[in-house]
Amino acid sequence: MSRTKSGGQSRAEAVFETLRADLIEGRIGPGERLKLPALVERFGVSMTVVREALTRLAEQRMVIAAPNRGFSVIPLSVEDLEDLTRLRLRLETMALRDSIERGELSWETSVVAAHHALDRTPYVNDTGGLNVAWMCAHRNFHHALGSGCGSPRLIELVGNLRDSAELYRAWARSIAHDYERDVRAEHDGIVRAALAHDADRASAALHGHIERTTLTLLRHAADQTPADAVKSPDRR
Amino acid sequence: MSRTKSGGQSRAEAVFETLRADLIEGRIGPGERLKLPALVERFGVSMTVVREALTRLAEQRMVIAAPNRGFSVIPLSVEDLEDLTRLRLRLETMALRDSIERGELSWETSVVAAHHALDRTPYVNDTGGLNVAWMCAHRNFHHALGSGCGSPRLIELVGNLRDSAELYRAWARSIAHDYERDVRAEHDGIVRAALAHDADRASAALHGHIERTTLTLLRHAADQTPADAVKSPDRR
DNA sequence: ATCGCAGAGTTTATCGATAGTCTCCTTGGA
DNA sequence: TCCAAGGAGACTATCGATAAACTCTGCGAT
Repeated sequence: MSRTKSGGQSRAEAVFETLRADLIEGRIGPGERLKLPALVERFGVSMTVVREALTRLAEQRMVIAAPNRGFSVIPLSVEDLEDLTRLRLRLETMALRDSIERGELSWETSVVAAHHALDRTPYVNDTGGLNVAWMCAHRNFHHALGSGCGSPRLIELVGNLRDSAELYRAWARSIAHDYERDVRAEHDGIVRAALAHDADRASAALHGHIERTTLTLLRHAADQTPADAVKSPDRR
Repeated sequence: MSRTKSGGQSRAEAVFETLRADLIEGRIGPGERLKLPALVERFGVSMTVVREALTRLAEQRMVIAAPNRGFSVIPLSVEDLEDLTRLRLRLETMALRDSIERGELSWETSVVAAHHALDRTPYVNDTGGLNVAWMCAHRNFHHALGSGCGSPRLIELVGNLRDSAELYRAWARSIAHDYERDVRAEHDGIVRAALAHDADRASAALHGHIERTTLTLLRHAADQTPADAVKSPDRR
């Protein structure tokens, strides 16, 4: 029953990962306060542990730490989404180009594998909502695309940006339906160009793919009442 | 005497910043163990506070956290330095280019100011060692160069990479003497090109500047006994 | 002489409690 | 009616203590 038995990781690590997944998969909304007592009860650990998890998330800029006022999830912001997307466009295509130029077999293999897994995972779940497994497979797919670039730091960095972007995607889940087929075709196009070692075409395809997602999100955000992005529901 | 009075920040924040400065300015060596009890005594705070600071540094990859074995400073590695430099070359010139293209007056002003400050700060201190004030001014200068790019995320990201690189510089401080004049000239060249809005020339100059620093470090590292990079002095 | 195991000492991870802050609501006065 | 001071309640930041894990050393067996 000891900590070691329950997964080989520290309690803080477990809480960190759970919270991180909650954020990425949209189970906690933007701007929401993260109150220590509630989390302590939820996870059955002491405040110290929750604090460590939140501190780490704050360092990753997924939550914000306000001195003497605790933690809250990073708020939505159109400007940040645009900034984030610009950066992702540059860095993610950079990693893809590098991967293609190096063209290692193990990289190609992992791309094919991730693409296959993604292709076979349904986009929406039974209840019509965004499928968490799809989000995960999608993330793995994008990760695989850049994983052959040979730079651990670039890989990690791109991964962090992608996770931040994932927050925005999750929070606008209602976009789920309207372009499933496009997305599939886009993924196919990226993979085909990548396997053909056509760096220009592949990165153009990836560029378009990322940009289109953000544009959809922005359009979606514009439709909603803007107040929605500001108010904090304050419930977990 | 309360926490608020002593600087307007939390204890954890203060410890974090002090340790961070110690790392960047080379007062703590690579690979060194960071034992909780010693730090607790040094800062006169409780373990919780030290842990928070270390956790944040770990999230920034300046220290590494080994489960049940505490924290230690990130170890030196030639591969990492090379990886880091490649990334810096790409991202720092990217930020500079963007800044030049936007060409805001406030950016130009801050570049001129930072350059002036750097120019007037001696490279070595009285005892012949690397001057901490110069390191700070140098960092500010590089920060200023990219500060007009318009992307908060890119600025932060480049800053983090630069700080990581600073670790390597600090740990090889003996290179202090041999090329002071070159460095001055390089800075001048970057600034001149930047103020002339010549993005190509400016980023080429910055590229050479960063690359040359790393090459010097690598040459320096090769001279030393490689064992030096591995053993951990185990003293603070 | 080497290997492995047991125990002491050291260090880390976690807890429960406390002191310090902030927020919001109430109350009294202009 | 509106504003300000004051206080209750809620929450955070920090502490000291405890339990768990690791490391190192010495001893005995092969």
